[in-house]
Amino acid sequence: MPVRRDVRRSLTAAALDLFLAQGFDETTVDQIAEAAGVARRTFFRHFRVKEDAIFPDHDAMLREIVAHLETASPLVPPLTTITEAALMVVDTYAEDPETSVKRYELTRRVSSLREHEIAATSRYQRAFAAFLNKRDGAEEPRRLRHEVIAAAIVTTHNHVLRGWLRGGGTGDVRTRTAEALSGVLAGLEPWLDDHDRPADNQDEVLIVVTRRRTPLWKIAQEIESAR
Amino acid sequence: MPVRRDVRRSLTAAALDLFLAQGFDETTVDQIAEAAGVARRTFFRHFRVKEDAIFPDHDAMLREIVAHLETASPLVPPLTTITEAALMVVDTYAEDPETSVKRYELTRRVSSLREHEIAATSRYQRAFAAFLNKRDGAEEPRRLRHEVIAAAIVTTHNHVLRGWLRGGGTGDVRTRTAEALSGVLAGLEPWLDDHDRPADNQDEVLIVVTRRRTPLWKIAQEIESAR
DNA sequence: TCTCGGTTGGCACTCAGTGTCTTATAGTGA
DNA sequence: TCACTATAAGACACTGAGTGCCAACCGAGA
Repeated sequence: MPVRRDVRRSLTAAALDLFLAQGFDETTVDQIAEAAGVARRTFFRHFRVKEDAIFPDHDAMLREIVAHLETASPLVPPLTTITEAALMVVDTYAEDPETSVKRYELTRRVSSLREHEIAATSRYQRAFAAFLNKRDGAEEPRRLRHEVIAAAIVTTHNHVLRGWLRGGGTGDVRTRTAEALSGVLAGLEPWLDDHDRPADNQDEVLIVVTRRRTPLWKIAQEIESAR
Repeated sequence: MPVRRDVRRSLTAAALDLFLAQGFDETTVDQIAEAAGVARRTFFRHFRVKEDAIFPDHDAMLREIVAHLETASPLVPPLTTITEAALMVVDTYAEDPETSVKRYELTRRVSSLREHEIAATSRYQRAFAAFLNKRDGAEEPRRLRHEVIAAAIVTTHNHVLRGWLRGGGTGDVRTRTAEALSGVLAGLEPWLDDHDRPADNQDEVLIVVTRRRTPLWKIAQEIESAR
């Protein structure tokens, strides 16, 4: 009988095996629970819906991502922070390539799993756009561009990840993703920045007086709070 | 008792009213069927799942979109064709603003409806990317860019549409969407085109001989088939 | 040994979605 | 006008996902 804390893990393993062996729709939660040596009711204590069983914990991941965005230094360019966040997601897939590939095979075939995953990635996208709005302003011309940038990042991330999974999960996804992201963002950044800087208070001057050895982050805070 | 052909319409109306009045989860398919004066089984002959009841027919719309892409003249720039397709979608929303606004209110509140809609829009996105691959090549640097462009178009479309719906569905969405799309695409098109034209057969020459009065589309076919 | 908080099991219940057979209806041709 | 046919609708039973509720269990501490 499995130890308490491993119930979730064994449920995931059982679900993945059964789904691959006999199909998603053809597998009942009863069967998964039985294979994991657990009651049916217990399954639904660990997963909201049947689809959740095989995915990495997207809820927890999203919380980590949001935390990363919220605690990011204002000295780091926002697109860098988002890139870091995207790489965090990649890393969780890269942790266990074999499982990731199996999961990919399933999501390719089962539409309800596919939709489930699309919904998950769209939540990352929302978080990224919201972060850009907070950092660079949410006035209307920018707002749209921030959404487009967020979509571009998520799309790029997914594109590289899918390629890696299709290839059996070999090679360095992290580096590949980082390169693809920097390529795309290099192309999009000028478009984001150049065309619509709000001309409102361009001629306002901000003067910061500080001691010579004040740490940079403190000066940044000063500037941040002054506008 | 409603005439046969209006069953679908009356089911949609009943579903929308009931969902708004007492909530999505709190409404059973039995209630919807009863309100529409129809048997429960009939509901599932018109809609695959409960969520489908309030959406415009995304399946039919997607088929129209795909048909539009497939029958588009190769003389028209692909991004123009996709823009037209996106505007077709907007038009269906603009046809009945009141219903569209109600639907939006619901999707804002009910997560399963939200996910359903996200899945639908992602299918459009796939279709757009596939179309770009077919028209402009699917070799790897481009492939990613096509996906990003498709994501940008869908994101822009959704952004304008959501704004219109939030504003109660007044004003000309079509024009607003067209303007936003042309703005975004103007920014992205150079990035798409300039950086990665395959240098392979740049110096190959194609000579087309034809009669003076041959219609343009025939010449285009000629050129298309010659490479 | 008792108790307390958290995890699991067991059970009953609702309701979404499907398969299947029967019935009604609209359209078509004679 | 009538019979015929394809298609839409009804009736009914059945599976399985997801939930609510209560009892049993387990480990930790007093």
